[in-house]
Amino acid sequence: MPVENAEVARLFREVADLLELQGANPYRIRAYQGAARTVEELPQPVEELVKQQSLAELPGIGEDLAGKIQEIVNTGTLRALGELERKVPKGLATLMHVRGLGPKRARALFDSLGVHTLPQLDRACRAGKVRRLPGFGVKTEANLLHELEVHGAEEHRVLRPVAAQYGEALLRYLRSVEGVGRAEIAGSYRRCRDTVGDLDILVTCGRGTPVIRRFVSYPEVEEVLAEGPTRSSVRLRCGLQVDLRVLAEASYGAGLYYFTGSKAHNIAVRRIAQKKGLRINEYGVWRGRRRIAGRTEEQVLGSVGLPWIPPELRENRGEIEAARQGTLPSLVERADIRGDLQSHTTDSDGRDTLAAMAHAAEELGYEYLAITDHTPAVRVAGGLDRAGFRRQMKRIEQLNSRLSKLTLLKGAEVDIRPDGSLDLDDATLDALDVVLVSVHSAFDLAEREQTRRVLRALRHPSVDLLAHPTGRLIGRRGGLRVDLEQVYRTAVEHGVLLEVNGQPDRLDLDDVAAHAALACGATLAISTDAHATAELGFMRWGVEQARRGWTTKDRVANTRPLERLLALLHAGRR
DNA sequence: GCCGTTTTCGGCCCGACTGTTTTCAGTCG
Repeated sequence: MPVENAEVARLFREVADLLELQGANPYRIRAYQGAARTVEELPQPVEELVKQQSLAELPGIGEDLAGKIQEIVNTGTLRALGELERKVPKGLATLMHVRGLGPKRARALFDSLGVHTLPQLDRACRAGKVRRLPGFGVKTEANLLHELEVHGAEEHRVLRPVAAQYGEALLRYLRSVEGVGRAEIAGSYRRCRDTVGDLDILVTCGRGTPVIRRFVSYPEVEEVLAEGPTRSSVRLRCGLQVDLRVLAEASYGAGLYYFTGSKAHNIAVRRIAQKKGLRINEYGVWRGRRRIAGRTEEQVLGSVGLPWIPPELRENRGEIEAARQGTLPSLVERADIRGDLQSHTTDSDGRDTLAAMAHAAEELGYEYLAITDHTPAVRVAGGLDRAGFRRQMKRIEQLNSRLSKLTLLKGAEVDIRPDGSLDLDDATLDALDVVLVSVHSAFDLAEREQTRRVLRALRHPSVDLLAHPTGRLIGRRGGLRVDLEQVYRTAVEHGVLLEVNGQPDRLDLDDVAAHAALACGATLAISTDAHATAELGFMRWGVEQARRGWTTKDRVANTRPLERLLALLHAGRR
């Protein structure tokens, strides 16, 4: 049984939690947390690095952690973790993640009251025992009880468009407050992550502007978590936490940079600053007590000798090195996109008609839209058979003769059967302009079979594009067990495009995978998989995810004009 | 536990808010 990277990360995070509860060296704890993240974001299975003996080349992984990773891969467990678990009661780590508790207080609860589970904590609070502990009080006890009722210890992240809805509305509200200058959302939202845990909003305003008061009295606010002169946190009724920070104009760039993160990126850049005798905080870049930068992000990064780095890249995944060397990619933009290569109509499971989809695409200024309805095997989608596709092709031709700016491409999203064969006959495939293939069943095949299945489909001469390559659904289903590197290489070899699917719960390939695919030489297609006219707007999410994967315009097929796109598809079929 | 253009030892990013305290620890981001 192969050990997933996520499993290694999980075990390391457990070690970090337990070390924290023991009051261990904070930097040792951070080393485990950092290693967890590094392993989690590796584009290839960590097992491969174990075989190549190249683990210690990873940043933040030295001899010791490399050995522990090797142990996990070989045995599935980690002895050091077992030893820690004997010293710290299980469950205390869960307790530690309740808002308001940290390692110290969780530990105190256990040492004095024997509390090590959430129900025990609940009972102890209700019995008024917690308030008597040193460092606790009546208010802390009440807050804990409240936290347990509302949220427990689980972190919940929302999909990016959901965060966008609430965040953009709140921004409009804040901008309407008199005296407020700039207002922007920073944090992982600005970095365009696929999910958002909380929103960080920054504003500038004149002295005496009651922006914090107005913020906490926003109608959607359910609960005020903190309220100070420059900072406040609230929880909205939808459950989303929002932090507001008030900045002076002179430090706006520094604040924006600081609160955009990521944490790992910030730490790495501050380390560079430190070597230059500088200090970076949210108010600026400082040499001693003198502020040498802060008004703009360009100034802040410039002060440590770096060019501005797009927020999407700030994950400490090589962007700082690239910035130093002047090799940052020029990322693809929404405006570069000339058409959409996956869409559905009422002929299968779409909610809008062929004509409606065409007009909506024209409205967006597209040159082309591929109509790619499902094939029969996807029963829930009411897929078309060969006769159905023939009829649709005729209607597309008729529509094309009436459309002036847009060309509809005759396509299909062909189901890849479990044996790797395609769910549509070769003659029909040949007649189509663009053939997408994708997996909609048998998600649980073992890696060998799943890989064989997908590779067989990619080798079919008519296939142009692999749609939602991993099949993941954010928060609901992990990706297929498939050897992605082989998929990328085979796609390159056979001229098959790899999709970055813009559906907010797919975003598949994701950022890390897209980056890995590009490294293998792949060409991507960013498409929306729209099942209604409004979903053509999902292009925004797809482009963002591609940008997070370091994608440039020339590596995206649908930034090409129609003629060049068709040439590319045609070349791939040989 | 990691790491090296000050270092193989001694550093490791930084500040705000809360609630408990009478000057600060703990938590959070």
